[in-house]
Amino acid sequence: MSDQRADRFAKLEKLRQLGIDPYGGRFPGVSTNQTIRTAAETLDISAGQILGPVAAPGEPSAVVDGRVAHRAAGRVVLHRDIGSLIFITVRDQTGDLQWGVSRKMVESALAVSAGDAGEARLHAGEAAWKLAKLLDLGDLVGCEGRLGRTKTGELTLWATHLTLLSKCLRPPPEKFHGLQDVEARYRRRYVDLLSNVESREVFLKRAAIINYARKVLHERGFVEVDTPVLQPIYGGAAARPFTTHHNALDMKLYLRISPELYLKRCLVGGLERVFEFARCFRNEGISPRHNPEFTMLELYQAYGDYHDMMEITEAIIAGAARDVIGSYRIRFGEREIDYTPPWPRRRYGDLFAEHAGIAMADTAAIRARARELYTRKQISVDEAKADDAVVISALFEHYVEPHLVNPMFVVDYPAPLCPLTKRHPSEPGLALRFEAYVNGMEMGNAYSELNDPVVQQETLTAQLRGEGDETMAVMDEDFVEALEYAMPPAGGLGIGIDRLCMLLTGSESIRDVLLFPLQRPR
RNA sequence: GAGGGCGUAGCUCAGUUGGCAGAGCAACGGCCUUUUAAGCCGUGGGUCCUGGGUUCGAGUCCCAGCGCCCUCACCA
Repeated sequence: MSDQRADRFAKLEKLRQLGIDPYGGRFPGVSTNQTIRTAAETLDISAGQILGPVAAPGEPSAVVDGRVAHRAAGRVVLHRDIGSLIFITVRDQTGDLQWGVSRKMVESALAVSAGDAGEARLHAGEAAWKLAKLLDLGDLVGCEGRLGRTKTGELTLWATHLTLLSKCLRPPPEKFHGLQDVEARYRRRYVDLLSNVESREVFLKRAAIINYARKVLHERGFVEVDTPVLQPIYGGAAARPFTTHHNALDMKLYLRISPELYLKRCLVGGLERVFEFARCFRNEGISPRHNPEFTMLELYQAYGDYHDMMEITEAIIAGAARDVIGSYRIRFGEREIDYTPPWPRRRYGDLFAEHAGIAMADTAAIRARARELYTRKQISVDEAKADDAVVISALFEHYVEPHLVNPMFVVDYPAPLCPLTKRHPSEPGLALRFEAYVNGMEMGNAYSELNDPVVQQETLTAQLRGEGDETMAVMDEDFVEALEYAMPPAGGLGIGIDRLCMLLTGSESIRDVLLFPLQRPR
């Protein structure tokens, strides 16, 4: 055991001998630091002043009718002991607040009668003073006190009563730099969260972004559903799945790679506007933009098409930028990205011609260029082994994607890339699909959904033939049968929530927006 | 899977040409009633990621392994 940990265990005993329970209990009536700060703004507290009189201990705190006693709680992040006066900076979820503990003040405070069983006991007098002296960085503490300001004007809660809510037995990271080691931040996220305010902010923003998207969808009449994560047949994307096994049924199961085929069954059943925040799993490489499990928002709107999906995409992403982050313009790395809607719509073929310098119909020239790039190892697709659409897609990634920095809808994809999409009515080689690109990254993917069961059967069969190895999906006969009961024409959309959170929080790695990213065991 | 980088005190980091393992914060003891990463005096704290090797001598050089990060590959 480290010396510091041993010291803290020794303090546990010392506290118990003083009659202080190191693990507290219920502590009702706590105001957040944010609430206290806001309340203080409406009070005219001058430097050096401490407000009074003290409210009856145990009453819920709030500034009402001039009453100024507050209960606060949080983690000790700074502890400055000046002899008979101690300043403690206490952090809660909403921010930091300075507490002041004056020996004279706590020792003259009246003792509090014990509350309910299970309620943390507020200490006054000598016990409170000794507790304040013994506090360690990282301890969770509660207090009741009076608002004031120090000589330098710092808002301070002057404690009359103190309680220890939970003793911290390990030293927290350095108070100024926090936890910097990337591996430690991922493996022990709790330490990262408690010491790095910026990290906590990222996850609070993530929650706000998801709430915002949910609100947009509820306003449009969408219903949130939950579909299976464990699937006997996987589909809806081209990716390698994780496999597992159900013992009682003695059955092989897959963790879903996409919720798509189940959400479409919902459409058939008359759930006309559905969405799901779907945790998906893909057994593939890990990178700053790929995690084995990730969250996809997927939604379907009956009687709509991909144009409706563009409007929703803008509403969610640009709206979250504006309402959660506070601006349509957000820095990401060296760049500033402008989310102001409406975003430009550009045809896939036009972008291809513009950046690759070849018409999409000029198959010979495309193959020649692909061969050249493959030889120079600039693309990974061997044109000799790939069909036209795959080669075009590889060139598109190489030439076009890096230019798509500000949000853009790329529309009308080559049909062979989109087996679940309706064909363009006047150009059968194209599909009614868009992808939303931001910062060269694919952020959203939407279709006018294919609802012709016969065509669907054909395209899925073709896809089965096309792929050889384990990425090959098994034909989902039940899905095609569902389409035969008539699925409404619909727009469908998928948005990568983790990537959206990366962009809006300025996080350059997906692991920085995942609380507990996968790590090999140590 | 390939290449590159990193791994030193609880944390943040130095460590020169291979020559006694360092600082700040944190901890411990002492002083201090208005601090702001408080300050001052004093003290303790190391599997230098692991295992081999070279050398009189390895944190440092070599080999192997483990973990993390980045690039590439993979990847709707």
